[in-house]
Amino acid sequence: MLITTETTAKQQLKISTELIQITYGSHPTPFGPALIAFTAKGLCHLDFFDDDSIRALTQLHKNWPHATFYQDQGATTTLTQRVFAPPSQQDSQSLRLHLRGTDFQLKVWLRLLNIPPGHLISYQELAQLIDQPSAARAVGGAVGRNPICYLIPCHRVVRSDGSIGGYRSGVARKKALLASEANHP
DNA sequence: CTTTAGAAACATG
DNA sequence: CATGTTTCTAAAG
Repeated sequence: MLITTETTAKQQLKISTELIQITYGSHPTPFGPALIAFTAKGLCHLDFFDDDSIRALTQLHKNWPHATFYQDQGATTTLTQRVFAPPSQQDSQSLRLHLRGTDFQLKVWLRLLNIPPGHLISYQELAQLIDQPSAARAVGGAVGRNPICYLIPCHRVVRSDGSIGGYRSGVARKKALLASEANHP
């Protein structure tokens, strides 16, 4: 998986995105409807929603404040199928991701990509993995802003005490995701 | 319009 | 209640 990252740390923030074009669409997935979007450099957004796709779309605009947006259902259909293809026919090798966030967020998200299916980790353990053992809560914040649900497996992060913890688009969906990978790990 | 300071908000422990 | 980071708001340059 090829990953392009972009930091929002400095003033480059605006300059770097003002010419970016984003194509998006919403599609049904095994875990409910999702908004999916990509730039020229790769998949940049994947978010489940229930009823109001507006909220999801608003979030997309927030993450890429100076981009221009085009809705194109046809263009995102294939991408969605690829992402949610059964493990047997995964070609995620060639999948490209385009991530944008603060340095801290990028660290958290990238580390999360290495957590294998079926494996659970606590917010604290994740904090330790990025060498900031006392930043468990900050990690919670970063995980909660994961721009690419499912692919960046934020659903595998749970509380230290064993309880499920939160999920931005519904704890029920978090459980469904975990149950699904418990079946075919 | 841009910068700054401070408070409030968080998918925690 | 402390933690680290981010976002929001208001005020000022």
